[in-house]
Amino acid sequence: MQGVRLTPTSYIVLGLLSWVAEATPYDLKRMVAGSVGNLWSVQHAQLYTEPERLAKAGYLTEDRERGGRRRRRYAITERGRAALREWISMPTDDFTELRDPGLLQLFFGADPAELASTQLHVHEEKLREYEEVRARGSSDAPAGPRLALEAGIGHEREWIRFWRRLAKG
Amino acid sequence: MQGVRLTPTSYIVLGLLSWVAEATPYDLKRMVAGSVGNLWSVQHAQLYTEPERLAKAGYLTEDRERGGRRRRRYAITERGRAALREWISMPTDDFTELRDPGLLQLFFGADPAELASTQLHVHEEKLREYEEVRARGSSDAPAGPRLALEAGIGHEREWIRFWRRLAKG
DNA sequence: ACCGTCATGTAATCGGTTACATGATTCT
DNA sequence: AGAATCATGTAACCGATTACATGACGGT
Repeated sequence: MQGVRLTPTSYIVLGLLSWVAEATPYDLKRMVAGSVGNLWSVQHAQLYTEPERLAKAGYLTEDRERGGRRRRRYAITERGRAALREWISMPTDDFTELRDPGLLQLFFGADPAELASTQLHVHEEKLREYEEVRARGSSDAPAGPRLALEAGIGHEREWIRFWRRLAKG
Repeated sequence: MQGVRLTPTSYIVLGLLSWVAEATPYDLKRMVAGSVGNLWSVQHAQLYTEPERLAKAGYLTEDRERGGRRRRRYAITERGRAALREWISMPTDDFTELRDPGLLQLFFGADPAELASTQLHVHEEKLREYEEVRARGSSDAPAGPRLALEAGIGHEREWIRFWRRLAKG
């Protein structure tokens, strides 16, 4: 029940658990892979440690299976929901830098054309992936993920524009 | 002289030191603030620890002032230059996820219009800042930083497009 | 003189990454 | 039956953030 600092990872766990009755770390891993992971990936090891932290702080309940694998199953508590709601309702004015490794290379003098050709492939591939996700998505999908996906697509397109310009001198 | 893993932070330090004869951590801090920092910021404390690591591994020389502040002055070695060159010449196929806190909130159900209005301000401000940097930049500035700045501007514009659409339902 | 801000640095903490391991399943 | 892959978990390490401190300097 100690106070803990809630990080983006915390909110990802809380957010996912707000959608389902309960989940094991492995369930979380799969959920991340299919959704938020595109925008903010999480190492699987963290999906073991983070819920544990959150449970200790009262945001989740932890329930260990008897027998068999003795999997841990987590469920969100009212306190967890409250924390999630509060975070969501307070629009952040943070934003992330690009922090793109390729761009860093460009910054420090990498050959634009060569770098661009590599990066173009990567981003075109990613764009295709996103568009496929979008195509598969049912129309009754929640708005949040859908909009986030749109953002992802927009930025991939921007990357492609950028690198394409560099590719041809 | 041990082997160390070179991180993006390492390359930022190496890259900056490849531009000047020598620099103190504080010099590095200022250099970062005015250039790469826009794309990949570094905490000032790391500009003390990272050069130390790099020096131990032979990528930099460390030289402590006698008397006065006893500042540490670092300079890149041939080995450091080689490492930098090698990294630059090998186009990475890595890329970064958006990892945008606002987008994460949107994903988990934040009110689009409200969030958008906050985020719009932030990104418009950032764009203005970038454009100012661009305007100030001399035309003989190195290509890398200039191109990286263009990328930054492009993405800020993309963010603005995105949030603007959400701002008005 | 005093205050605020810039300059400069160290230490502790901690989230996140990497590495390591073993149990189940599925496929040939 | 054996190989490969998926499922599931723990432990150690380490880079990065946060917090803490003091010195210099310009302005009122």
